[in-house]
Amino acid sequence: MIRTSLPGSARQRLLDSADRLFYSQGIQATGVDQVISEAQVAKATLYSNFPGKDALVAAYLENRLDAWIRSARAVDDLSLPASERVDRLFALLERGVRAPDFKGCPFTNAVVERPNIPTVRDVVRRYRDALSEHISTIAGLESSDPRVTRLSIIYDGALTAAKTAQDWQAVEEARRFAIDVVSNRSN
Amino acid sequence: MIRTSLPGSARQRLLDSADRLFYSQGIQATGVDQVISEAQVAKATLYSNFPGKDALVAAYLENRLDAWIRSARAVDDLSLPASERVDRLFALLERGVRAPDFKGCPFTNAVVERPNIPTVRDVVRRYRDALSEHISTIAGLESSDPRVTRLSIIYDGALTAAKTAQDWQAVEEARRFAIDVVSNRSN
DNA sequence: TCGATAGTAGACAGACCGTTCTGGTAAAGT
DNA sequence: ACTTTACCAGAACGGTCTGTCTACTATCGA
Repeated sequence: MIRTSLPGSARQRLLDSADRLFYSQGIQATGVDQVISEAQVAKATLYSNFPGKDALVAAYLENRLDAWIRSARAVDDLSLPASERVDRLFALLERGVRAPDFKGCPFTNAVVERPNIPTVRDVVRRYRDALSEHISTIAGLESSDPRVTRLSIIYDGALTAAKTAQDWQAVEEARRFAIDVVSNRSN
Repeated sequence: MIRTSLPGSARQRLLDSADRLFYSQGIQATGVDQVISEAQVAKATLYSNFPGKDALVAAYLENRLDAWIRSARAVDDLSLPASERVDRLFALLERGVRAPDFKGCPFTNAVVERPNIPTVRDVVRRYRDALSEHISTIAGLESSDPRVTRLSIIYDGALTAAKTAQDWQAVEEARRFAIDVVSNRSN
């Protein structure tokens, strides 16, 4: 079935190329020709694996959501106190925004680039639910606790500062801020 | 010089159309043909007033920056205590995100849609400086005070929640959050 | 009166877009 | 042996995009 010695199936190579190109260049700025060329896949193969570009975008976001949940859980440690667990999440965020290929939150970017695609909005909604749920878990708070909302706001705000102004100092401050919130400390 | 009874000069009508269309539909999704058609202006007039679409985008953002500063100052009142002045800024934000035509922060959106245009990045940087400066003014804080950064983070986070999830409850919480920060109150 | 100026409508060029289609090849299943 | 499946390269299609160009018109200042 596999003819060449290329890594992964054609579908997987498409997903890999889509992930890199959609994230680094943006969705609109990336044409399907570039995706298939980088994946070394024929155009017909793309359209036999996905109904169209929008479905590839949705799959790209699904994979980003899975990856986010996995990495958030990977840095977590159940045995630590809440403030430490929150600190680790924000340390992960800090590493992310400092990475040389950081281009902002893929979900926020996708909503801006493709606001009217239902599947996009759907994945983004699930990402936000996952973020809220993860925060309430590691912070040891009821999901209805306003501090969960506050921590999410800090997380989003730090991402915006990093994306729009490369403001890493703001991300560091967000980390301390989050600790203060979860520790009920004064500002 | 003015031939028709249309409101404003051709240049002004272009800016008005650009403002509405770029913001409501997005920059990439809005073609110059649509802008000139709505402005009832000939294509050559667009290109005699602006070097190209990118310059029109930059002018659109400049106007948005002016408008933001004006409205932020309009709701401000020097005689009020800091917490009240911050509350008013976040009340303004709350009204903004609840408006039926809210589509997110125009500057954040522009950075996502056109990351590589220097003039865009420049206006966005000035917007962020203006936000910081305004916050430090109304909160009565030194611009180096970490609470200025924290309030900016809350402002950005609320905008993200509103844009990506229509989460107005988060914007309300952001408002209370900001008051707590500026009042040195515990969370 | 006579340019200069600022505007009009619309055709056009050249590039890029997502998508479909043609025709062929290699491997796996039966 | 034969059919099906998965893939390949690339042409073709219809559409959209920015930006340029032609040709014409109305108004103003000198």
